[in-house]
Amino acid sequence: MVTMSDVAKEADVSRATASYALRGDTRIAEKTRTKVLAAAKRLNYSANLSARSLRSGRNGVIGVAIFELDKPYPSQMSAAISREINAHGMQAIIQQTMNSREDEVSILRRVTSQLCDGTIFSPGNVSNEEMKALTHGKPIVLLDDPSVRPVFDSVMTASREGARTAVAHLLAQGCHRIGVVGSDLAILDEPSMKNSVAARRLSGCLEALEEGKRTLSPDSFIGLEPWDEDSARSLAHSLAAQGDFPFDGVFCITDSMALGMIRGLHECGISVPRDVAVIGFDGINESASYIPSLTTISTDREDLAHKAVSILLDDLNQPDGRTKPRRQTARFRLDVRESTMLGR
Amino acid sequence: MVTMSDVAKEADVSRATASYALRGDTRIAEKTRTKVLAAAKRLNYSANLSARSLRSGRNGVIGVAIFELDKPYPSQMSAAISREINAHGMQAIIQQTMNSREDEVSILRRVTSQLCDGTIFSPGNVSNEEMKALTHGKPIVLLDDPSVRPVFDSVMTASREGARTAVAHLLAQGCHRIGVVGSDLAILDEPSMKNSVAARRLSGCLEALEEGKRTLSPDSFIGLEPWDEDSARSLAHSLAAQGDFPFDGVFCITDSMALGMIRGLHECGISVPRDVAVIGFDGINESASYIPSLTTISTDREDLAHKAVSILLDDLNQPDGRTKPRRQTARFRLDVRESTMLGR
DNA sequence: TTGAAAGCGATACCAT
DNA sequence: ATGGTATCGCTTTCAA
Repeated sequence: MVTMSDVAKEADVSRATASYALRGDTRIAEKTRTKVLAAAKRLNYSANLSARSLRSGRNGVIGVAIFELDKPYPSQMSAAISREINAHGMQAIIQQTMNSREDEVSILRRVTSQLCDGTIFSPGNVSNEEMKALTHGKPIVLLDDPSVRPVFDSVMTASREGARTAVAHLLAQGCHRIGVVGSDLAILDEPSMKNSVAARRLSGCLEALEEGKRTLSPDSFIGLEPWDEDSARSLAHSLAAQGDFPFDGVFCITDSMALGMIRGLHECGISVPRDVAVIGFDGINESASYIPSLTTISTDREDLAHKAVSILLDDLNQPDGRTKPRRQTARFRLDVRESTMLGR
Repeated sequence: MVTMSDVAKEADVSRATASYALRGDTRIAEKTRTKVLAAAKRLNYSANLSARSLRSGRNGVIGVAIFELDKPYPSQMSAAISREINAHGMQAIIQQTMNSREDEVSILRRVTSQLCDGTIFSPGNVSNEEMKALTHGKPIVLLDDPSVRPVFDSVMTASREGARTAVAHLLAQGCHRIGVVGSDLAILDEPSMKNSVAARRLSGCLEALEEGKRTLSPDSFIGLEPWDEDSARSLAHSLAAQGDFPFDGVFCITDSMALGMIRGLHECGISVPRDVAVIGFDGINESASYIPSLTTISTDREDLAHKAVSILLDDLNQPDGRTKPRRQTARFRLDVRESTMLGR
């Protein structure tokens, strides 16, 4: 293990000078700097991140913590964030929270707050207070923070506007009986859930229905747990089993659920889009190549990653700088594909 | 930031005693230990991983480095490994190599060899010698190591046996004109590629064809780069454009390519499985719910993760213990689904 | 069984 | 512009 002392010795300078030179501090003479860099290169030196982190509290590593990595949306999102971090010359390390409180706490208190300069975190089961305590003041940017009263910076998906666009699209395609899959309306009565992803998507749906002058029937909103393919697939079976399928257009509030829904309908002999139009939300890669390809509200992952990383780097550069948390929203796009091309 | 000195003070013992007590060293009296643990709990203490790592070279963090995290196979594989690591009470951090030499080197030399106790690595563009130099002797387990002369421990997917099973299945389904998508036969003539995933899968195909007494036509083996959905989709188009589709059964050496192939065929009006049977390799989650669902050689990810982590932990516990690299192979299973159910 | 003190490899203050 | 040195928080001899 070659250390900075070795480099200093090789370059015939002090450790302090070597340290400054390697980091490009301006007060070191250009000639000295070149000499040190050459020595470091010769010895194939690379700084010890633990030591650096211990002493200075910084090591150029950013943590990304997100729920299941084997699900398309979180894995594609974390991949995009990781690329963006790399583009800024820093290293990204990704961890899965498994949507478990225990894992979230352990990630924040151990790895994140000790090995990383900052964190991009998709919160699930920890409160703002706990996060405050666990991160020891290190910068953190939340993804889709559901807080009613935000404490941390965050980047949101355009849930309300996106959902509104989705339902408006179904209406424009001529759907009359629209179903929404993911959550029931009760969530809107729960003040603490006001900013949850589910509530924001639902309220977008209501807006679109209102604009389209449609009366809303509470049982068109179907809660589902968990938000995954299998749940949606089962739901398709139970809806189909009731006789006539109750909807001619379905908005599933995540793409995974939409694909599960299509698959379930297929198993029941109901064809998308011939019999029912289906639209999703997220824009996972799989949606483009499914059969039928899925119309979806596609979150611009590069934009989201860019915004999250920018905010984090900004926090990193002005410690204790700001008091008011920033909240930005990622761009989205309606990707019209086969699943909503009703044969009329 | 509460440190061990704080805990020691609170418990009225020395720092050394606190350190031993917290780690459960047996020479500390049970009573003292309880006292220290209580103090730590009271102060909500948690050890600084950088400091621990700097001093002892160990911090309970395992690195996992794999290519694109937004592709189903690597993301699902790393999720499984991460879970397995957590099950052993350690933390996993995941990084993407992006299949780029530069990223691989930077991950190994910086994060992995400095912040982690050991690494599970999916090699792409670095040689064994480089890895030896970059990891500074820290344990490493490779995934699908292509080395002809292995230097590190590794866990392999059952490429040869799996591919053989896949082609045998197509034969059993009555296919007469079998195509293999992923690599052409030239790779088998390249000694250095002998143990590559492509070569091993191809040789499995040849075995099955031989057993089935089929003559092999070199142009039934089609190289593709990169191994992804889009490439396979394009290939389907160009094959279909030649007039009669040349195959009645296609083995794509990854599931992603198989799904792309099915989608491409669909776009050309060729139906799977009615017109062509398609089988994949990997067992990604998406294969089960595609329309049609995909028959595949499914690598047992839990088994692979278990084997990789076991080997790594073993290495960790007996430093410089062994000289001969171990090479294990993960279990696999043929999952027969709709895509090979020929309507005959 | 416990404690004192050295040291892991860097950084950053303070001198020079 | 450069160097000496204390220090980050922890582990680990070595003594007591």
